[in-house]
Amino acid sequence: MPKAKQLTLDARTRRGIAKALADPRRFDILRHLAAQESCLGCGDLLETFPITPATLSHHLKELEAANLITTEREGKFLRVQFLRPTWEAYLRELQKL
Amino acid sequence: MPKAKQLTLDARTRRGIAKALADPRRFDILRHLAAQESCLGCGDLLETFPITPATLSHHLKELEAANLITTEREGKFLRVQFLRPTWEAYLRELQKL
DNA sequence: GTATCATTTAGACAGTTGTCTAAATGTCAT
DNA sequence: ATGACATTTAGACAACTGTCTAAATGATAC
Repeated sequence: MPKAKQLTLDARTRRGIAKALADPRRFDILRHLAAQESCLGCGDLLETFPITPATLSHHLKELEAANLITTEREGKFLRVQFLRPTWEAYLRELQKL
Repeated sequence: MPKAKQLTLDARTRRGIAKALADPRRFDILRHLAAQESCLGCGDLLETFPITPATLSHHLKELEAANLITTEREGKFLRVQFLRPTWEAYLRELQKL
């Protein structure tokens, strides 16, 4: 039976994730995304968190750079989705120590 | 049989840990400590990492504030020890999402 | 095109942080 | 007490970051 390929993180990526998680607002956004079955749009996030669109955009960029989410344009809207594989790879990494 | 009491982290603590982990140097120090059987002194850490004593002291304070390590004076020296229970509570917390 | 709505970019600002040097404190041996 | 060594504190500085406002871009409907 084929072994499931598991993402491993280099130090650079791990650092990016840690930084993304360090801001509580960003962590809350990520958690909110993780709790969804499918994608969310900015609109939902803007209703949920008291920040301006500009600030949200900034945080999404950080999360995306850390590979914790993906975003996809759908017409006017941006569909944002939690990337669980990265998250799980990060947890495995932390479990090593 | 008695159930083992497991530490749970409030949001404030979790934030403190995330912040402590966000700096790569601090993460490296923590990992180094976690890899030891017992305590380490500042001397060992200063040989291992190219930072001044003042900077090390600063980082140890952060890690201690996050409850990730404990320190204890032993004469001239400071014995530093990784606090695994906090670490494990943090991992359990992250696993929730 | 124009209007409208969603998102991004640019720029600014205040607050935080990692690091250092220099000086202070603590602890032990002589 | 003096000296030597370990650690901490104080203060400074540059770099980074979260946030905002204002303006720009993208996308759709009319």
